[in-house]
Amino acid sequence: MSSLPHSADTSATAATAAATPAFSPLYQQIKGLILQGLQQGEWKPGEAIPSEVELAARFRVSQGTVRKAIDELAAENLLVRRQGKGTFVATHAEQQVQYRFLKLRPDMGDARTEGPAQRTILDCRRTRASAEVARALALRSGDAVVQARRILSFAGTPTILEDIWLPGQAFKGLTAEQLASYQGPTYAMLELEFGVRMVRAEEKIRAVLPDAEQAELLQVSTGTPLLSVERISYTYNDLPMELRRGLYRTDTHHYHNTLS
Amino acid sequence: MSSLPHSADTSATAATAAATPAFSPLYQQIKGLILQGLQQGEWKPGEAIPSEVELAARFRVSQGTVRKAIDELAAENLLVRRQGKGTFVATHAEQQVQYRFLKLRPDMGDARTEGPAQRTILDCRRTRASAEVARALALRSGDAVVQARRILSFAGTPTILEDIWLPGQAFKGLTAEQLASYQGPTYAMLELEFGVRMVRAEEKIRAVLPDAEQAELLQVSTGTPLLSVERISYTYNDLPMELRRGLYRTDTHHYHNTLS
DNA sequence: GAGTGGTCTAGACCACGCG
DNA sequence: GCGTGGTCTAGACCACTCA
Repeated sequence: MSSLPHSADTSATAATAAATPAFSPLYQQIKGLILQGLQQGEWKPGEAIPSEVELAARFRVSQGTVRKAIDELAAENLLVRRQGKGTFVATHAEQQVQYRFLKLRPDMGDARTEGPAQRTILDCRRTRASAEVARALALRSGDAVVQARRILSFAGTPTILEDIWLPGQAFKGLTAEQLASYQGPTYAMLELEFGVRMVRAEEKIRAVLPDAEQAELLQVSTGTPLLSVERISYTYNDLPMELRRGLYRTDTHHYHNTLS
Repeated sequence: MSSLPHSADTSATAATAAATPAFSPLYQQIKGLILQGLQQGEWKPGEAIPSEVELAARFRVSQGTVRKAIDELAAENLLVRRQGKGTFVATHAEQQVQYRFLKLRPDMGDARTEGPAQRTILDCRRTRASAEVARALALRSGDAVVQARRILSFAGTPTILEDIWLPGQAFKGLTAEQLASYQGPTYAMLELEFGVRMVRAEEKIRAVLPDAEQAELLQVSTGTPLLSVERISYTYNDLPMELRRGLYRTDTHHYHNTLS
């Protein structure tokens, strides 16, 4: 390694290379190398990566170039810089912002003073992917998946009903106990227990009415409109690793979003 | 001007300055100065700002420092860099991404192949702010506001019903004709006609049932769940300049969001 | 005080757009 | 061919953390 040519080099994988000159700046290549280290678990969530000067020496580039690569990874929430201490692999645990992917907020009050939600696991079993689930997770119909259903309650009020599907291969041995007992975000548990870090997610939101079962679980009438939130979460290589379908009560909470 | 001390200087406004040392890097001060130019209309939306070397000379700093300031403003979507051409003031018009703040997408099909929405203005009048509207727009109850109601239809299907409130002072003379006749995003029209640029917005989303009037306007039954989207849009100084309450049909569309 | 990230500079060269 | 933004370097110094 460490023979980084300063010329553009797009020999990343087997050549599907078309006629694109594909100039790629050095710092992008460095970024790719760091990303590779993250994917391969060279540095684990919460740990520090080598210092800028160290990486600069390893890759035979200037510190400024490493800096720009890290800047972008930090902007994408893959790394976290802490002045005087170092640069750390981002994690869903011990992050000041708990529940990074949950955009539901209480209508009043100081955001998260309400404390963490109470979780009730209703179901957790291994099964086979339906066509729909398979498509979302880039699997084949019939592939093994872990399916779970749970309720999140705030101040004793059931507020979120979630169905979760995870690819069975990556999450062998996931149990209802693990889902129930872990304190903190589920994504943190998946990092710790299975080494799978969710990096990004996409949500599709609709307004729906619950069926009888859903209504009962959320303790609302079947005429109560609810938010349907379908989330697909991705790990490092835009690889989908979770399908989650949530029903949110919005009588005391709302989905908050910032546009810019 | 142009006496930029290299030492930290937080004398921005009247001193509420507490005991904070408040070190402020040079590039942040430059960023503030550029922002000031944007607010004061020194460069208008769509226009180019001076080149990096020119700004560096004006502010007596190195090009790299100006660069970092511009980088941040570009990341905040206030400026747009175009290699070989210059750096431009961002605008809601002529931006490849029309409807930057509208997150509703058709369930199938190529995103915006459906073309722009048909607009129907139902109402547009000057009135006085209710307590609620006043709070959202940082006005006093009874202050003048412009209120409008309109319907957006896609492929002939009424899909969005919007009520819009704008501070009357900044939008004197806004007419229903202007709202109806302008091709393209309303925000682009507000930029052109009133020099007010919306920079950022916050949305609160709920699931609701329409009342009889709303249902009729959207051609759905009163039992059809709809997305309620309350948006407050801000101009440069985190100054709220628009309150918008939308009802979205989600039978053929969904609200799309990316988490990271 | 040593080590880390953060700022600032000055200069060289490259890619892009346009006349 | 010129001007623009984009990359890369090397070095100095500053702010923060921790032992």
